[in-house]
Amino acid sequence: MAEILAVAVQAMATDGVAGMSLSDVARRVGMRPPSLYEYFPSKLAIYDAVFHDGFETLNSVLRAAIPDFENDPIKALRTVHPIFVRWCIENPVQSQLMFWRPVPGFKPSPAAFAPSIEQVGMVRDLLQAAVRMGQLTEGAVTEEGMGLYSFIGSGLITQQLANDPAGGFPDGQYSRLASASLEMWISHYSPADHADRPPTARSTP
Amino acid sequence: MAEILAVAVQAMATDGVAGMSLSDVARRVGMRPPSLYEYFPSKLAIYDAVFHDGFETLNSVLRAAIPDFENDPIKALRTVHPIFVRWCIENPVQSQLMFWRPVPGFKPSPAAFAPSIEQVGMVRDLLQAAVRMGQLTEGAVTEEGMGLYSFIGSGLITQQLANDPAGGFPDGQYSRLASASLEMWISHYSPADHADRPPTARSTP
DNA sequence: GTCTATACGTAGATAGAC
DNA sequence: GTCTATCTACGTATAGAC
Repeated sequence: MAEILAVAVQAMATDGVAGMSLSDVARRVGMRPPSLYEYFPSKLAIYDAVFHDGFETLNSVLRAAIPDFENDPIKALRTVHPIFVRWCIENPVQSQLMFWRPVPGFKPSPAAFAPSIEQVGMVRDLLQAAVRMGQLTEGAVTEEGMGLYSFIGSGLITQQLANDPAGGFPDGQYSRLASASLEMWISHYSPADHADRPPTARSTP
Repeated sequence: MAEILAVAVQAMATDGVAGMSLSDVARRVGMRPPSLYEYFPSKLAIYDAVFHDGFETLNSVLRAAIPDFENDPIKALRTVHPIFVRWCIENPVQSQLMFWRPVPGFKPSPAAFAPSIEQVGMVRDLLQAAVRMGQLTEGAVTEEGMGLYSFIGSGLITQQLANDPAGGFPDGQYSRLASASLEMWISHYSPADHADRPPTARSTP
């Protein structure tokens, strides 16, 4: 199963995520197409597995980087964020499935979605710790704070993959702005920046 | 041609952008598939036209909103940004083609890409005006400033279309954060916020 | 578990009549 | 410009032998 998935990802990389065909995957693993059905009940099940394993792998990569900085959450964030961006840029097939909806008819199953929810929890815990230590304002862990954080990540990855797919990390035209965008977000929720004025008072309806 | 394109967009909305088929489009316009080749030389040419017309339409929508505020560029930006986001969320097929790469084998032609470049120019001109009037720091019109601005837009639209496609604007889970994200960006390049300290330092003024 | 054979449908695109 | 007819190819998926 792992080999089939790895080969399927390769196939998606060359023919486009939505362009993967079972015949092609079967040929690449040295099988006939019907044999694949012993391992996955349908083509969409393969997408589901790639989606699920993508988040699982990414989560373990992130988890491995966090524990070292438990007493300095912002330092952990500054360390983990580029690791997150790098993994996504270097695994464009998984990222396209995880961030976009490139395959007609494919929606991740609840089981495949679980690691994605887990990742949101990891981020929230990290930010929550930063708030407790006075490194961030409370706004950082609101829907707004988490939402804006997701924008700088998904926006960067989207732009890099769509408009400069060969750019890679950290030298791509957009990858390059990974820390700059994170610093914008941190500074927006930094206590020092907002100590003496209301957090969101400058918007015009 | 306009009717074919409109119908093709409808077809992409129901079957997925990459799932559009010429037979289906032909049926919907009351033609046989070969007749479509009188208007478009290939299926990819239809994607190219949708991509091109999407940016053209969006540009004219934005242009119509800007001139009223030429003496207050930031006010123009605060007005235009939600209009931009709204159009993208309400035209998800075009947005997916414009922001993502959902169709295997499709890359916009240089001609189709021209209006996209034009849009970047429009934004740069607006921000440049804001800088000249002292409303933004010079960093706003650098590659970094323009890049971060693109992140908050493409990130929001990506998240809204991928994870809450029924949410719409302005009530969607992510759409709702359109002004908050813009204000984060504006405040990051606001002279008052950075007048007396280096860009990434966080001491209290 | 893997295969052959095949069902069953669809696709994009072209030839050529009218 | 639109059609019928067709080409050529490929797709996912199943049946059933071994």
